[in-house]
Amino acid sequence: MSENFTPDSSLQQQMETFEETCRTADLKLTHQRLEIYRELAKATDHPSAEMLHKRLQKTMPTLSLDTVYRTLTTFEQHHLVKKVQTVDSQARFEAQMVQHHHLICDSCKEIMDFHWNSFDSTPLPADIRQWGTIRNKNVTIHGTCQKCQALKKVKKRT
Amino acid sequence: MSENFTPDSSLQQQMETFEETCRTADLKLTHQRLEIYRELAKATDHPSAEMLHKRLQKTMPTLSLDTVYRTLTTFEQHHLVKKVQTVDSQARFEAQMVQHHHLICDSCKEIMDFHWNSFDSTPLPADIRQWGTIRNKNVTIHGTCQKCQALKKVKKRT
DNA sequence: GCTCACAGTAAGAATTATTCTTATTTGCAT
DNA sequence: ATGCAAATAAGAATAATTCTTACTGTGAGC
Repeated sequence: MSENFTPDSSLQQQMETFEETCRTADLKLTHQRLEIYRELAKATDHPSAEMLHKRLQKTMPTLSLDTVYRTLTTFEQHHLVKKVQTVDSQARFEAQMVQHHHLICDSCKEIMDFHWNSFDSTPLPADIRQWGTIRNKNVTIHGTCQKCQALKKVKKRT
Repeated sequence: MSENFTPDSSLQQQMETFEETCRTADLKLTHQRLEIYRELAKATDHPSAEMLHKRLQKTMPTLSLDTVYRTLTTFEQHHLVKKVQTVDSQARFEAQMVQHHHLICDSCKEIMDFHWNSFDSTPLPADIRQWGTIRNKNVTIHGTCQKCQALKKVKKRT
């Protein structure tokens, strides 16, 4: 696995930053918030609210789906998580706030992060910069991941 | 307005290509399909199904919203239109199939096309290419358009 | 350590976007 | 022109997300 896929910080470190941000933002550190954030932070597959809820129910059986949605929305407002844009109906989320880009497999819908420093430092065409104030620029790559390609080949044979 | 924002083909030309594609794909050229496609093709704001429906109801009062959704889905399957990914709940559509990128205003939600040839011809980092088969790579820029910036300034003063 | 105000939660109802069902209509090959 | 498969309209149904309400737990101030 190469440089471009390396994660940016340890979970421990990320949890501390999270708690710090909550305190500063006057967000109460509830059990639910901590667990929802931890679950999202440790996930690499950009889960939907429903997926997170399903994973957390194992250890928190009374956790409601609504709380997951509400909490994610709160986190988003405080720039602790991001909603990932997809063409599918369910929204997907990530706790990775460091500049990065996405590889999306159109077959299994998996979303993977990658870094591309040379792109990040390339200036935009001059006339685009006149459009307004630019907040960020991101690359989204669509295709079929290795795993799904392999599956397709097997299916063809049978 | 500069090179990067130039449209790619006239509406007339685009309608002819559309009709040709429908005939080849055994899609009946119904009044609804023609009008929905024309409305989307002439739009530059990447409308949602609902927005298209509203615009078309003026001339086609009995057109159902379901037909708009169903027709757009059919078009998408035949690569006549594309669903544009946004973080918002309503899907947005475009008839522009030539390679291009998007500027999204987070304030008014307007989506604008732009071209960036030097990016299009830049190869991806080698290890990304190993992820699988890449179908396309697109840049999405988020920010605030000039219009909304101007509005914000007015609001601050009052 | 205790108390209390209020932010946060669970559960279920409500809303919004999209899709399905069914009866009717229409494009187009013959 | 005729027949028929495909497409449509209307309203019902579903899926994703958000709201309402009553209850609970956090953490600031004592």
